[in-house]
Amino acid sequence: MSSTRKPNPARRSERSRKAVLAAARELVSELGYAKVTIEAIAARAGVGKQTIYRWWPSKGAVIFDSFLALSEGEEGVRLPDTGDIEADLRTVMRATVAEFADPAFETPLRALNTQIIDDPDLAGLYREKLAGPLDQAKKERLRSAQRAGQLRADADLDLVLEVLYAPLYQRWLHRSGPLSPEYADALVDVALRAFAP
Amino acid sequence: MSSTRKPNPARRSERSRKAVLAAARELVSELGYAKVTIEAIAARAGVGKQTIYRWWPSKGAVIFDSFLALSEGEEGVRLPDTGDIEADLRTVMRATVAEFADPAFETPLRALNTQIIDDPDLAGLYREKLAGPLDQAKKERLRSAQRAGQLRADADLDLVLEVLYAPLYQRWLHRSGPLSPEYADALVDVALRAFAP
Amino acid sequence: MSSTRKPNPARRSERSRKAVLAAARELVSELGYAKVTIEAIAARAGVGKQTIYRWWPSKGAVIFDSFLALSEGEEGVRLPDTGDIEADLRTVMRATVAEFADPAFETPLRALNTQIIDDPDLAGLYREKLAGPLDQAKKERLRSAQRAGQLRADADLDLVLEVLYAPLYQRWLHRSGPLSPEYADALVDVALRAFAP
Amino acid sequence: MSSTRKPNPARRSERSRKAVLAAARELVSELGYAKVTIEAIAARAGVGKQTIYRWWPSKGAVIFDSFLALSEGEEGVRLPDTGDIEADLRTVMRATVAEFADPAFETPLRALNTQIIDDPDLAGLYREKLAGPLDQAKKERLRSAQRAGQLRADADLDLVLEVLYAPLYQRWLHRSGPLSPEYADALVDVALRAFAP
DNA sequence: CCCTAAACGAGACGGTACGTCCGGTCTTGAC
DNA sequence: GTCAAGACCGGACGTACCGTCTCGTTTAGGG
Repeated sequence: MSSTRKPNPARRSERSRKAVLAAARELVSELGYAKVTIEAIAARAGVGKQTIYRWWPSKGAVIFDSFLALSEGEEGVRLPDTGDIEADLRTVMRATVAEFADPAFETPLRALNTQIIDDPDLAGLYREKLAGPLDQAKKERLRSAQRAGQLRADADLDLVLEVLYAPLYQRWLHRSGPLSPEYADALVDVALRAFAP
Repeated sequence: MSSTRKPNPARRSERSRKAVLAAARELVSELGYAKVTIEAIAARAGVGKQTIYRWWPSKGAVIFDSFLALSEGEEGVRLPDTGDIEADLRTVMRATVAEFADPAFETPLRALNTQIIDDPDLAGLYREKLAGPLDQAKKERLRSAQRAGQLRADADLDLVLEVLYAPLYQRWLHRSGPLSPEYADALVDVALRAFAP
Repeated sequence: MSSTRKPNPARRSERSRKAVLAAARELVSELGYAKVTIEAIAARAGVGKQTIYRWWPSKGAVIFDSFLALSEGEEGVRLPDTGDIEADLRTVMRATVAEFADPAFETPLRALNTQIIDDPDLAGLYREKLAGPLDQAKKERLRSAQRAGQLRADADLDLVLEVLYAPLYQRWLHRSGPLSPEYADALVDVALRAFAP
Repeated sequence: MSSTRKPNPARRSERSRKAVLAAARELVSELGYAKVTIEAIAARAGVGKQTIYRWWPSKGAVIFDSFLALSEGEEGVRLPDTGDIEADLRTVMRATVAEFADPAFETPLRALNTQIIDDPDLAGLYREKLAGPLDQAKKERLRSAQRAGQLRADADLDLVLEVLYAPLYQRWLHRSGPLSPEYADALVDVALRAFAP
């Protein structure tokens, strides 16, 4: 019926798949999302263009996949739990601030955000595969704090996470203010005060 | 000698300028940022491509300008001040939530965000011309609340705004949760609790 | 040593061979030489591409072979010999004209010619396998006429054949004039006058 | 309505047109018709592909045009007329044989023939622009011979030309025999005998 | 009669060129 | 001198085939 003949994944070349994802990652880092072309990815990967079009529906999907592949090996992340939620949150938030400030993450991270803004499907994948697992780990730590009576028992943990991370995310995305350790601390203060028992 | 001859703005055709911005706005609404082309804008506006390249440096600049033009007429915004900061914030936040949920804003607003993520210059312009004035108005209302003893006197008002708006913004951008009046209220609660005197 | 392992013709699948040649013939008739692809031949024949590349060196060779196969069964052609060379030649030339004018021969015959123009090897094969035997039969009849004193004894029979057929061939190839029975007769007249004893 | 927007020939770049035709001629000589690509022509000519697709419908048309351009300047050809038709024909036919035997003409001439075989439109153009004028000149000389009583008065001059040239053409195209001065002479003999008064 | 090597159908692969689209520059003629 | 129009060079797009290269699956002949 349709002209869309579907390829047989069993015969897919693992070598090509990895080469494409690696090339995509490199090119995004070097040029930024907008300037990466499928032709360049194919050339860098030593792969025919058709091999890319056979397995991915769009440039965005390739590049997104290259991000997914990065965190493929990472097993269940586990956040520090010293029993002191304030100290632990400061540690984690300061680390997050440092990560956002790292120029090496800048370009690919902006590329990732550019994509999920305009593509609901990719946004869903992002939540499911990248943000989700991390959020689960964070909420696990928060639940532990709730049990320890350091956080209000009826606090909406999704909301807590948003209050902690969304301001940081927005500052980074809009470049609307400095990303300093003090800022990380300030966000922790806000959250703990708002959700204190 | 150089080819960079700068045009004389005094002779600029107002008719063309408006037609270009209107065409840009329409096309972004219809197609989304990525699918809009300069050729299409020129064709729809009944304008030569050169006329666009003469006055704008890039597609992004044209489209961004078309947003700026929208709020050109708006004089200094003034937020409600009934004396009750909680009630006023709920009003404003519920209105903001409603705006974000309006499908008519969806496409152009995502277009705008796509641009400022990748272009620091546009991001600066955005803060200066669009976000800035609105933030000033909001902070004015918060200062009034500080004077009334409803907010901690030493509260960092930029941070207050971020705690109020960034979670909402992030939910919308990532489609990571529902945008409801209850959510608006919850954010107001969080902010007021965190910055209560 | 080399990677060019030569296949064993004894194990060749007769079924595949016939299917390929039939598919080639059909496709040339339907699309013309230029638009036929090896992939299409393989698909139509229900054969893997490698099976074609294993037994033929090029698309041209396959298609040429599909012509050869047509005349495979034809045993030694024998032209009419009533004793009257003029009458016999008219008969044969009129038949040839009719054949050239038949639309069913048009496409494949032009395909055949396209190939032998650019490929000396195929041209040689053509002369040896297709044109040659027919020319021998024609020359046999001419020799009979020589013995009967109807043609100059020292006439170069290859030249006689060319004078008879080349104008017809050229008209057909270049579509430079009508192919009518009268034209056939005119060519016979010319040849007989030129090579009369 | 249609997507076929027609370009304005008045604005056509003469520089580009000439560069394309020159590049086409060179590439055909170097590679032969089949191996020439539009991309290669564009690259060699320093021209965008679209500029070719804008003005020519196909590769064949470009290459054919490059042949036409060669004979653009040539004014009315005039054949020798010493009063002796046999001597004049020998001169012309021997020259033609020499031309066909010249390797420099081989490749482009075969390219030209490949094209007109499969494309009736190009064949028509060929007859009108290239073969036609030359044939007119030849027939002029033959008419002169008729007036001088050296050729039968009622001879069909198109047929005379065919008897002279088609055998030569066919031998060259099929590589079916030697192209020698003697062969040229033989053809002249045949024609004169066939059409003698 | 089974074993095994080759030929087979299928189709993924690295490539080349296709014909189209658009970016950004340049040219023309109207105003 | 700006404008609408649009031709230009360049280059990426997504598609179609090329000829090569695995994959299992027949298949046929020699042991």
